[in-house]
Amino acid sequence: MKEYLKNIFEEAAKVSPYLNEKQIAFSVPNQKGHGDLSTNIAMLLTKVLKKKPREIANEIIENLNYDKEVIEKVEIAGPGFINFVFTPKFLSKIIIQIDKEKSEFGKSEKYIGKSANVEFVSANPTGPLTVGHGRNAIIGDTVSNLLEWVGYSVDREYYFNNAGRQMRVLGESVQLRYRELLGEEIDFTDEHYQGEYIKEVAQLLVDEYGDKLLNEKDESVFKAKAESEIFKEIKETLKNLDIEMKTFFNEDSLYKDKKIESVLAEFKDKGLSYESDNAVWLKLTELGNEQDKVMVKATGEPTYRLPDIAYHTTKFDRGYDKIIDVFGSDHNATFPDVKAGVGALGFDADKIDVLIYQFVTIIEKGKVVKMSTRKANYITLDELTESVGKDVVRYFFNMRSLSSHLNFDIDLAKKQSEENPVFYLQYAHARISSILRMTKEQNLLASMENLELLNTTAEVNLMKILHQFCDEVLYSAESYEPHRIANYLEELAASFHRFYTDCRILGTEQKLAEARIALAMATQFVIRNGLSILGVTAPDRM
RNA sequence: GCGCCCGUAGCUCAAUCGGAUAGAGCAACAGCCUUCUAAGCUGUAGGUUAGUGGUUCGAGUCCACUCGGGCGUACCA
Repeated sequence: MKEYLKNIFEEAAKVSPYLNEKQIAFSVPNQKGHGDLSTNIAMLLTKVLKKKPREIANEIIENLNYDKEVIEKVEIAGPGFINFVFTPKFLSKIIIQIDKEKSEFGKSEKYIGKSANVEFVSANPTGPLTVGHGRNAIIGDTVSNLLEWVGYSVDREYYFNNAGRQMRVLGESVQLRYRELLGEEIDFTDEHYQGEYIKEVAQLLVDEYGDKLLNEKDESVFKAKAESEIFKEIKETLKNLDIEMKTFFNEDSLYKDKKIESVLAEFKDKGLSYESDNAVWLKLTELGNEQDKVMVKATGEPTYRLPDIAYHTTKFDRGYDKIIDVFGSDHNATFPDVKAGVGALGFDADKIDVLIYQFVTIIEKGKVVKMSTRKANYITLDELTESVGKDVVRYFFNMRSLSSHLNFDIDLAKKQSEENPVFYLQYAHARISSILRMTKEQNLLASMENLELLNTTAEVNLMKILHQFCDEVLYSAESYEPHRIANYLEELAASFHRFYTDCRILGTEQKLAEARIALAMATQFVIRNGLSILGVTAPDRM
């Protein structure tokens, strides 16, 4: 629809050059009586032309050359909007297009040939993933899906470090539990990891080595075992949500490959670092940030900043066109440093897009649950997935904008799983499958021959919404807003359910029935395609 | 103190680049199944968009301030 309008406006601009003065945008009005597409161009031109908006609108319409077979009505409304109403016949062409493209419908080639790296989850292997990590995981994976839909080739990446203080404490915790299992008295403090999984790892070591590890001086054997076991579980948790990482990037490799060293040397060469109080500082103030920060501590250990910068340079080295980081709001202070750092090293920091999502407040039994991996106070992501199912988890985390501080009432999620909006969408899909089964039995098949018969309100509305899918996918991908897809699908499903109620197929005159089957099939493809972006299954029966 | 995010119906949340009468779901109430799945449809009710001021043809959206919440503000990650 937009393409058509763009073309006729381009033609009109040849006669009225002032139309090139402003960007002409067409949007879907939120009010039903305001046409199918609408533009505010006349209002934007008031300052340029020094005329009243409605006068300008009138003039624009007079110069507009359009086909009556395509556009039914053009009208000026309100303060000066120009509203376009399309003919049902034109709208119905979308069914033919969907039938042709099927599960490809909605994809765009706009970014074909481009590559993206999406880094998400990136939790250190100190314990199982919690519900808190769930939002990160789902956002990262769905944004990746969206980018793939608009042409990107996407690598999903998980960054971790197994060398820090947390991991040391983890190793010690396992070591203590190991000794405890072998009958020693231990001093297990609040600082150690309290979770049951620590004991399970210790038990594995007992099974494997017996008491041979009692003389181990440091915690490294225990840490290594804990890391591998926990990672096994994390991967399983992600798999249960249909998430598969391409790469697990260990911070350690940055040291082995001397990447850290070379970045440090480069900052020094560029005069961007200095020593003070035995620490090495990065001159972030010179790069436009608030204050200088420490890169290497007096102890000789780097802070997270240095490896983060080094890590991001490897993403550039690997040639990605787009680099995306998914972080919780607790990281919102760190990425400007990293961006400034890689920028100073000569990389185009604008290729990095940082997606900050707000934390989920977990509520259980009416109370806010503060999660802590160390204190073993958490609800694991696996528990959630098991109790409500993958589809509900994925849909729930996808249905709200990243910037919304959402509340997640665990009890409600379990109890109301039957009333979750995701079932509304899946039900629409299943209903269509059912229709197609029934009609097939009666040898009624979809036909594209008489689509102009689709002209009732319910049919026309449904076709209009089908028209919006491609734009919606593109916009959602470019703005990294998966929730728009969820909102769109709810609207589409609602429109279908109305069509289902108003427009019967069995028992209807054959040509109309065949056209309606075609519409139902088209709707089913779009629901299925949309759900697949979100990573939600589209059942044929419910 | 400073920085980022947020405050919209009883609850959970939408609202395209600043657009028209602020929309859904849940909960409440009243209807609709001898016919393709009632996990559905139709209708009613529910709002000073936290508050005050400003910018303009037009503000939930932009600016300033106030109130309230989340997260930061490390030689933790």
